[in-house]
Parts: sequence; C-alpha cells; structure tokens
Amino acid sequence: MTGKMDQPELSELFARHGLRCTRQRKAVYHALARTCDHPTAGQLHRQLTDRGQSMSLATVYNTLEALCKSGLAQRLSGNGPLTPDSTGNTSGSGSRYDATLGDHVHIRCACTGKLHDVPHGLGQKFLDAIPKRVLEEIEHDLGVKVDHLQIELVAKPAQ
Amino acid sequence: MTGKMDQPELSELFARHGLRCTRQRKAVYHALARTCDHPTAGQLHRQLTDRGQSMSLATVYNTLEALCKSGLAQRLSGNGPLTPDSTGNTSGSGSRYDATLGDHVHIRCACTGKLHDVPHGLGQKFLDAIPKRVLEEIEHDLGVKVDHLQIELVAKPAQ
DNA sequence: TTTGATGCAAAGACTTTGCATGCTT
DNA sequence: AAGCATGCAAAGTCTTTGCATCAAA
Repeated sequence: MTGKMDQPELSELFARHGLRCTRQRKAVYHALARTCDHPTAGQLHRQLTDRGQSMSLATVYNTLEALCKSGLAQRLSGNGPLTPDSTGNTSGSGSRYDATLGDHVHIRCACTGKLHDVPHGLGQKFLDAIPKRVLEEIEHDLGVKVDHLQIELVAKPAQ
Repeated sequence: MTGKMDQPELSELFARHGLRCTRQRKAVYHALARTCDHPTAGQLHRQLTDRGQSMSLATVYNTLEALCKSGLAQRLSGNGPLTPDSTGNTSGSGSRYDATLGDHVHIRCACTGKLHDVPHGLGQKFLDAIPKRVLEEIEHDLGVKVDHLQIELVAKPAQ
C-alpha cells in the first residue's frame, strides 16, 4: 500500500519520476497518498496550511500538475453537486486528485458529491468481471487503445 | 432513440417533467439530445448562437440545471486536459452534459479530453458483463444504494 | 552554479445569482 | 393575471500564468 511513505522513499520516488524533491511536493504527495477520499486542490491546500505547512495555492496546483504529468497521480472527474452543502462548503466543485495508481473503482455520494475509493477487494471483483474481449472489441471498432478505466458508482445512503 | 424530437413531443415531454416549454429550453434540449458528444454549457451556447438562436449564457446554465433536476439530462464529469488545444480552444474544461437516459459507456480521448458515447451495442455488452452480485455486495458492505454507473474509457488513437 | 520550484498577485475561465422584464400557462 | 423563465451584469469560484526570488541537484 502507498499509505506508509517516509522521507527517503519519497525522495527516491520523485527522483525516479524526474521530479525534484521539495518540502511542498513531499507534503502534497503525502497528503494525497494518505487519504482514500479524493480532495480538490483547495481542500489539500487548506488541509496543509491548517497543519502549519506554509505553501501557496498556486504551488498546490503546480505540484498536482507535476505529479499527474509524471504519473504519480491522476486527475479525476470533478463536478459534484452544484449547490453548497448545509455547512456552506462548496465541497463538490473543482477537480479531484488521486495518488492511487492503476484502475480502481470510485463511489460518489449523489447528495454531497464526495468521492471515495471502493475498498480494494470489492473494487477488484468489479474490475475482474469486465471481459477483456469486450474491451478489445471496442478498441478494434473505434480504432483506439484504451489506456485506463474510470468507473464511478453514484450512490445514495441506503434508505 | 431520442434523436428525432419534434416540437409537439418536446412540449409534452417538458410538461410531463414539470417544466415550462420555452423557445430556449427547446433549443438547448434539442441540441443536447441530437449529439452523442457531450458539450459544455459554453459550447452549447456558441453552437446555438452561431445558428442564429439568441440566448444568454446564463440561460443555458439555468436551463441545463432545470433539465438535470427534472431528470431530462445529467451532468457528467468535467475535466479534460488542462491545456488549450492547438486551435486555442480550452475544449476540456467545464462540466459536460448528456441527454441520454440510463447507464451508458463513455470514451474520452486522453489527448483532447473530448467525450463521446460508446456505440450502444458495444456499451451494452460492457454493462451486461457487470455481475449484479458484485454491485449488491458493494451496496451491502458500504450501506448505500447505487443509483447509476458512470463508466469512462480513457483512450488514445491506436498507434 | 544551474536549473527548476515557489510565492504572490493578476488575469482568465467557468458558474451562479439578483433583479427587472417578458412570456407561458 | 400569476408565476416562472429570461437576460444582463455583477459577483464568486476555480485555475493558470508571469516574474522575481529561492532551493535542489
């Protein structure tokens, strides 16, 4: 799992991906890799500055873009619901980011727009059920090479 | 198919969904239902005004929200790539909208961020392959009710 | 030392909102 | 006639960019 990531490993990881290792990048990557919810740039920035980390919002954006370009993170579909939630937070808007590599399944709350990982075992069952044959057929018919899947279950709390 | 939608049908459809039938709403819905790519609000607005339809961008947004709330359209995950394409268009940014009801599969170009429907037959094969059992297991374990799936194949043109 | 990252602030894009006016029902 | 939709413009977010400064390699 990517959860436990201490300094030396991180600096190696960055080096392997051609990224300089700075305090800010370590902080952003660490914060991203540690959660299984999928924060927006703004949420990450608040989270980090609340913990005493000083860094500018622009740097969070730049860092996230660097991480995505180098393959250490991915940008997910953004838009949650349009309206601010009861606490006044506009929690749904803005792109969300994810440091988990490889295909996995997300679940989005239809009410709050929050995005989470489906626990690995369950998500894997889902992915395993997809026949490669169908994917190949789609690739062939449309003349494309499928790079990865993005699967989202939109769900409400059970009644 | 929803493609062929003329006036009287549209006014009935709106009425059934509790929406007033105005020139602008007909235009927006018609434009949305007619394509299988998934335009942003801005793209729709440009498309409509280019065809001589006069309407404000705010109305396009308001109309799309009304359509979504009444169940005639859905908002899709927005974010394509961050950078404007070669023609200077920032084609990827902004929410995309879809007038097709029910689950279906999208394909997104990893380069341009453009979103399209996977042709119905192929998409259906994909969806049919998902075992209900796994979905029920997820619902049970997480205590949720899955409303719908959002599946996106991120792909590049075949080499 | 060289090169790339950061911070700040400003610019830009996307989206929502308030209010007067007009149109559907 | 009543009430909702429209248009406009203004305000609010979210995101990117330019440039001077600073830090990693």
